[in-house]
Amino acid sequence: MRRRECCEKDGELNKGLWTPEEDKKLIQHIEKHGHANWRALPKLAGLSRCGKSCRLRWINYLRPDVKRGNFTKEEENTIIKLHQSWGNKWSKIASCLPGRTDNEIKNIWNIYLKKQIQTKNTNPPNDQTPTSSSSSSSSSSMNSCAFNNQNEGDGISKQNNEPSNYIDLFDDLEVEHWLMLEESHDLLNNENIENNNNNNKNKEGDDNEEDPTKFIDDEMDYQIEPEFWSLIDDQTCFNETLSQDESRTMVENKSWLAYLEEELGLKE
DNA sequence: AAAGCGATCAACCGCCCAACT
DNA sequence: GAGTTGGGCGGTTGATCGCTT
Repeated sequence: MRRRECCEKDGELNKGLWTPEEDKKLIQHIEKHGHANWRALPKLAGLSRCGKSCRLRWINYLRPDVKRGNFTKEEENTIIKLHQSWGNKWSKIASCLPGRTDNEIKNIWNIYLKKQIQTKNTNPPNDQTPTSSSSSSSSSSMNSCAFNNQNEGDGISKQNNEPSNYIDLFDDLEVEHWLMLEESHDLLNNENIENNNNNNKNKEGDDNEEDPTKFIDDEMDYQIEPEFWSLIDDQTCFNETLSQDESRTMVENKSWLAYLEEELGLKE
């Protein structure tokens, strides 16, 4: 079976960098009509572009909620940590970083973070802690990460098992919380389908077209992101949680999941 | 000043998969 | 159930920028 080309008129289509005029056309069309059908969109918008190209341009650069500019240290740390758990699942990682796209994260990883880690691995710090001094011990906490094996063979996991500073950043974090992150994400994917279905039933006349900024403008009466980062930054938060009895831990975990639920779900 | 070179990043390519027919 | 389609994803490319020589 030979699949149909995504664009029929390859010869006539523009390629390469987008011009401001093309951007304008795309934005105006999506604002007016949405993007229910990417394949048909270029024609309707008067663009000589492949539908995929339009989609990519919109998702990565033109969406109103795309965050531009340098990555913060917290974001970098989160990427490193999530990459350790999920491997090259850029879209999955991106879903945990509001406003960042998979393409951007992929780039920042390939050009910066990967090298940073490689550099650290080739110049291991003298004051290594026992927990990060060997592949087995460095994963003493991470070995319980069920999806760690995904990284095997990609060249990164090997490095991850070597002593490195970045692992130290998270040595004190309990992997269960990161597992929760993934579980909640997977869970929410399912829940969001249901929620979206319900929401769509309740919505009338908006063609199911979501405004990516709505969760900021309309629905949220609190800011998730700072609290999300504080959970990551404040390791005592985890330690305290873990020192409580199991039931209380579960309650706190649930509230944390609720934050993630809001965040991840609304990113959909 | 300009050539060389590495770094960066936007965009493309091709495969996969879920949804639809 | 099989075929088809569109959207999504990860890998890769290539244009551009900026620094060095």
